[in-house]
Parts: sequence; structure tokens; C-alpha cells
Amino acid sequence: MITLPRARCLALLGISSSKKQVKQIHAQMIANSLLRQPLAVGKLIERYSAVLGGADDARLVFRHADMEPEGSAFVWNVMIRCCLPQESLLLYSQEITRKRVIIPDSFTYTYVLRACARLNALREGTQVHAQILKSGVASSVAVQTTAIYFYASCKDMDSAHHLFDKMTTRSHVTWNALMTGYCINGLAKETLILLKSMLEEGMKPTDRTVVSLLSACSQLGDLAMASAAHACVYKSVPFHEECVFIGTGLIDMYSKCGCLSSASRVFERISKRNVLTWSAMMAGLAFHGKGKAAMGLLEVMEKDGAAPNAITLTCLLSACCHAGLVDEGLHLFDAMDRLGVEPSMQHYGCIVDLLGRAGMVEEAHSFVKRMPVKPDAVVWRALLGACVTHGHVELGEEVGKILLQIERAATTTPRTCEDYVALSNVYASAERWEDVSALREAMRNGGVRNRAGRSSV
DNA sequence: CTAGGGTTAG
Repeated sequence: MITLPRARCLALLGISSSKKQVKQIHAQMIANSLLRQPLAVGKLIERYSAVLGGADDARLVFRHADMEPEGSAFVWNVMIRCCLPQESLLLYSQEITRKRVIIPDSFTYTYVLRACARLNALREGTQVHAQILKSGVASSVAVQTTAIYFYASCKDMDSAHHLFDKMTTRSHVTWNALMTGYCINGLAKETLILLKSMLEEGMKPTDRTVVSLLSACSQLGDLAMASAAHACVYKSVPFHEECVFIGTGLIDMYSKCGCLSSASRVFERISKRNVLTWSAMMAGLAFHGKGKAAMGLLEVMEKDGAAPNAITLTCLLSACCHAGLVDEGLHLFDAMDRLGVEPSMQHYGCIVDLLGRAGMVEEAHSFVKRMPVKPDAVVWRALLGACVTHGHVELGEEVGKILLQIERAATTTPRTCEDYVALSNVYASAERWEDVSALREAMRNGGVRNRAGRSSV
């Protein structure tokens, strides 16, 4: 048997795209006794993790890696970086509780914090952050930036901002991390203020900076601001027309600011469209009640050789919903199998909403009962909304009680008042005032806060 | 020549 040299193996690994290919190179590496070399093992784990169905193989390679202590630390870091966030935390905590055979370094900490961010695990990540501070490892800009990203992902903007203020050296990624944090937490004004200070400090905005800027403008719904942002993108980001994120952001921004024609113009001029570009345009059309046009775009998209995904289907179903296109929506739902997209809770929710808004409350109810998965609160809420609008008091009461049950069983999500208010509206529509006041009483006793109303545009 | 920090829908 001919064995490939190390360099050839590593190069081939880099371009392997299926599990079968990775397995072949894996065999070569065994024959070449490359599996005692940290870099080779690391690359193998990386590749297995990247291909479909390779997670178990990556785990096996990791478990059987046998090398010097520094090599183990390196391979451990690679594994934490490449596996799913839940497993990253597990690998990390196992090693920490075991008498610290491997000492985490700044690489480990960035990966673990990133995992906590993805899991929305504020408690765990805060503990990790404390361990970082205790570890004596001089915290690098990368670790601190990831910590900012972590706190922001967990909606703890106070900690994120505090950390940012304390940093003496910041990279453009640091600025972007905090800005993205403001953005995803709906703090559009803060996003713009931070961008201003970034520019004042002489930092150049990057493609990721302008994605936050565009999203902030979407939230504000201010067309004048949107045009200014668009001009800023033109001035400051070279090759912006090749950046899919920016194109998608522009389409979304113009749609949300009420200017569908500008959104279409941007869409037409994008050279590299991906599934999200198409989805964003469909969402924009949906937002403006142009359901037929959104459906028409699906055909163009398929002719263009792009395959719709779960997000695309959500956008289209919601377009049908807003435009009252019941038949089209149901037809599209049936076509999902052919399109290769498995219906998720959101798609079921769209159909219930579609039927409910069209006044077909009985049909919506029987659809919910036929669902192959357990309906979540969003699905029930759509049905309850239909009951309120179309005066189905009995069903509304039944659904409202199911929702309150879900509400009480939930321990992780904060208590909200929406479901109480909705059920209360059912009672009010039937002039059952005693039930209304009993519900208000239950809300007070349950510690459910009434929230102030808000509007975006 | 032992790797590193983030993002697009509702």
C-alpha cells in the first residue's frame, strides 16, 4: 500500500467534504503513524466535525488521542472549539472538576465563553468569567471580546458595557461585539451612539459594523436615517455589493422603513444572492401585504437554482397569512415535502394564524389537533387570537386555559401578561365581567406584571 | 507553520 506523506494528508484533509473522504485520509494517517502528532489529530477532529454525521467520529479520535501533555491540551481545545456548545461545556467542566490534568488557556476560554453565549447560559458563563479572572492568565483582547459577546447574547448589557469600558486595548472586533449586542437587544439608539464614538476614535467600520447599523435603522423605522446609513455603507465598505449580509440588511431596513421600492432596487442589484437574500425580499413583500408577489418570487428563485429553506417557507407562509391567501398558503404547506423542508413549529403556527385570521376557526382548531408534534405556546396563541377576533368564546376559554397552564409550567421564561390579557379579552367579549376580574386577581397573585404598550413605527 | 474573537427571518 502506498502511504501519503504528512503534508499531503493534511492538504487533502483541508479540502475533504464528505465523511467518506475524511475516513480515507484517516486510514492513511493511521498507516503513517500521524495520530501522535497534535496538529494532525486536531485537523482530523476539525474535519470530522465539519462534515455531515461526523460528530461521533470526531469524538472517537479525541478519546483515543495519545500524546504528550501539551499535545493533549491542544487537542482538547480543538475539540471544545469544534463540537456542539452543550458538549463544549461538558468537556470543559469535566476537566476542571478532575484535578486539572489540563490547564485551560486563553484559547480554551474563548471557546467556552462562545459556547455559553450560544446556549444563553448566563450562570455558567459568569462562572467561567470568574475563573478567567482568577486564573492569572493575562486576559487577551480576544477573551475579553468574547466575554462581551457572551454577556450581550445573554441580554446582560450592563456587564457587557462595563467590560468594554474597562478594556484599555480594543480591536475593531471588540467594538463590533458590543454594537451587535446593543442591536440584538433592541437598543437601536445605543447602537448608533456607539458607532459615533467608534468613528470618533478613528476606528474604521467593517462589514459587520454596518450590518448592526442597518439593523438599528430597521428598528427605528426612520427612512431618512436609513438613506443616510445606505450612503455610509457606500462610502465606507469596499466591495459591499459582494457582501450578502449587507445586501440582506439593506433589503430588511428599507422594508421596515416603509420603502419597498428601495428594497426591490437593492435586491435587483445584488449579484450574489443566497437563500437569505431571497427570504429577506419575500419577508419585505409579506410585511407590505404583497403575498402574491412573494409567492411569485418563489418561482423565480427556483428557476435561479436556489433552494428555499425553513426560513424562506416561514416568510412565504407569513406573506400568505398577511394577504389572506388561504388556498395558496395551504397549498404551499403541502408542497413543503416536495421542497425538502420539514415543517417546524413556526410553520404550523403560520397555518393556524392563516386559517384563524380568515375566520376558519374550526379548521384551525382541527389542524392543531392533527399536528404530529405537541403545539407550543405560539401556536395556541394564534388560535386564541382567532377565537377573540371571531367571537368563539367557548373554544377561546379552553385554549386560554391551556396557555396559562403552559405559562405556569415554564420556569425559565419570565412571566408575561399577554396570555392573561388575551383570555381576559375572551371573557370581556362575552361580557363575563366576573371572570375578567377573577383573572385580574389571579394575575396579581401570580406576580404577573402588566407591561406598557409599545409601537415600532 | 500548534488554533483564536461576531453577523443576515419572524
